[in-house]
Amino acid sequence: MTGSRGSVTIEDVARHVGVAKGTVSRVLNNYTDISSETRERILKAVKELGYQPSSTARSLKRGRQDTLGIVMPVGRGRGVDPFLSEFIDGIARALDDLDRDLLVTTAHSGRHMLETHERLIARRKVDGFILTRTEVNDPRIEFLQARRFPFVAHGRTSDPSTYAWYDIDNEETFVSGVKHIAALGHRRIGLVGGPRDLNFACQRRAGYRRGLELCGLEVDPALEVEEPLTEVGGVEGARRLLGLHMPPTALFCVTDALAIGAMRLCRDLGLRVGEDVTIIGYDGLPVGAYVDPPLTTFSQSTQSAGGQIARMLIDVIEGTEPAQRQKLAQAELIRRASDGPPAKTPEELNQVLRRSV
Amino acid sequence: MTGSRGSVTIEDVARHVGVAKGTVSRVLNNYTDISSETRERILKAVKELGYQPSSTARSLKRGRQDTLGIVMPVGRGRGVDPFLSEFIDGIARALDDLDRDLLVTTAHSGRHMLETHERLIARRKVDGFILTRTEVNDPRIEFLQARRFPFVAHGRTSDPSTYAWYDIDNEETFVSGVKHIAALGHRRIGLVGGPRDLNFACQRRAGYRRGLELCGLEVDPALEVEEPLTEVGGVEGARRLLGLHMPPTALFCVTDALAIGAMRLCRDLGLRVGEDVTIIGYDGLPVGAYVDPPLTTFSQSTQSAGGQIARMLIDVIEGTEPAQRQKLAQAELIRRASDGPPAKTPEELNQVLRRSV
DNA sequence: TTTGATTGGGTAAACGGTTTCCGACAGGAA
DNA sequence: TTCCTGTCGGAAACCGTTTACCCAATCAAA
Repeated sequence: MTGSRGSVTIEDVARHVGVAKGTVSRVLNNYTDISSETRERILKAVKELGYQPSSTARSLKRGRQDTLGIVMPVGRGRGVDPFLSEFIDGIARALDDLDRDLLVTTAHSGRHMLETHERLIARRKVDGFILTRTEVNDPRIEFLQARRFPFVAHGRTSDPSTYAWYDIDNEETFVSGVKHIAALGHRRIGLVGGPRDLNFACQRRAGYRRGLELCGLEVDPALEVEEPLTEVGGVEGARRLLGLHMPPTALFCVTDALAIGAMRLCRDLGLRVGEDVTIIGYDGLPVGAYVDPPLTTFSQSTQSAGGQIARMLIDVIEGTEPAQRQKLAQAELIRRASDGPPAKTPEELNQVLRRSV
Repeated sequence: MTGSRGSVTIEDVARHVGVAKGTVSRVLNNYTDISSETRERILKAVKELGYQPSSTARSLKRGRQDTLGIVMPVGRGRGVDPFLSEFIDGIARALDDLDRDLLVTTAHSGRHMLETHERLIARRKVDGFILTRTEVNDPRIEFLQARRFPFVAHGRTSDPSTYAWYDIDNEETFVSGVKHIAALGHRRIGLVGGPRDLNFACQRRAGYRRGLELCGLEVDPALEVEEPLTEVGGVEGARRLLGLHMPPTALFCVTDALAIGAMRLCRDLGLRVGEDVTIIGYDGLPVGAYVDPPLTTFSQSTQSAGGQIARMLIDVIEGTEPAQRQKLAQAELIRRASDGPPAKTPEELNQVLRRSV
């Protein structure tokens, strides 16, 4: 009743019904040239025996794995993006419907990342990749394009015309964020930015600048800092900006982690966030609603992004022209309590800080 | 130079060298009966052609996938454990060394979870499973044991004697936590617990009770609440406990998310956390250091847990008796600023709250 | 020189599916 | 009856490995 390894094979089913295994295969793959009588008998046997085709054997013959790959960048010591849980959840849900699976790996350096992709391709473990944390000039994209291997990027590079991607309209979002802050009455708005090699950090900075121009405010490079995307980076960035003789009254942070760090510093300096200093983040992390005061932020649904990207990737694998699968999504403002009209002018802020430091 | 599908096969290598493909295979699998001269020539060709064996074909023949599976439980709408990112990171790093991969899926219900395991087994996509969020009576464990399919559980069930697991010594940790709080001078200590079907929640409650007894404090069921493991649950649990006529002066929360919610409620009620009310969490979430005041918590290295579990699972797959692979790890207290001697007696606390509500 | 053991490596059968090719049979038209 | 067409399903090749089995050559011992 079972194959040599203990599981039911197509051969078992065929013998049980008294047909050739090719016939069973045809039924299972919905070929039309099988009489409905035979079809019924086979389906019944399949159910009875609990037969499920071996995906390994099927893959070997078809040359397709029905598996997608994602290689997550991880920092030296600690540090995976917390957003990845949700992202993976979105992908996995979509794949569950599409009857495919997801292979997850990590890589701790750019080099390791490329090697990992190469290994997974050579060993034929996956049919395509999902790329996260896209860099301005991303070697993975060059690599995969050269190999003609399917992929979808979460976030664009400097030249996004030739491949498939899903991205948030970072620039537009930051334009609208600056407009929002300016409308509250702020005149000096600081940017706590991220590393220049991450493309979204650049897009957000560009949006920040364009927003200032549209509001008729001066673009002052002194009001822009770049920090690693952690809470510590937020503390550091806020410290540098508030230490200026004309400090900003609002800090626009490119991620929530940065914003949470910046809030921490303000508390330590005795400043009231949302009154003395406005702080806005970006990510919509759930925890943002529970810090003090609750953080105003921009949010994208990471989960839905994951699902959409998975679908796009499958299209590309099945032959759709990659450039046909590009999507720009909008983030929306979640207004909580860390923003408000400036209670102090930059000069007053400076005086207070001078006293407290 | 390449097989019909564009990638280099063992046949290509064999032809290039002028030997049979069996010979190439033997070299690659470190058989000893090949002359070193032939071996060299083959290895050289392998390198030149960039040959990597197809894991699909290899799996088919060997009956082994070199792939581990993990099915993450996810809530209805939103909500994966944020700790899963780190956990997966730990697993992936270990597997990278061991030349294996990780398949990740999600399941949104108990039923779906079982079906998913069954599908992955029947389709022969993985060699073993890592189970997370173990329940007191976990159907997955029964299921996998009946199928004789390898797995390692992260967390124990009520009867942990017959399978492989890795767990934190939850009970002992909570005993020591209660001792710590009592030593600060607290006499009424509340527990913000989790759902009863999660085993770690039960273990932590047991530790909480034993700790009270050891300190000579009364065990009062009114001081125990059970909430979903989210920030909202924390708000709710704290509200119920602080609403008692003899409210606790300390809240011991079974997770950091609960603790963060509880802190939020205290702030809203005008209570100073760490003075009027002591709050301690458990998980060591990075964000805990950035809430106000920084959260005192117990921590386990999730990443290291992932790595160890991966290794245990591989041992079990390779034939080690599961009961031989069981490990109890200790969590350690990370003292920050949300705990301290009680500034108010329960009576005073009650009066203040009566006024404010 | 014959024998027996050893070494090196070729041959071919699996592994469990999919798919191509082809033959048997039935039914309808001539 | 003969021929043609269409339907159904069997046989076998194939996907890329691993491995059991076998044979040839070499060499030491008898």
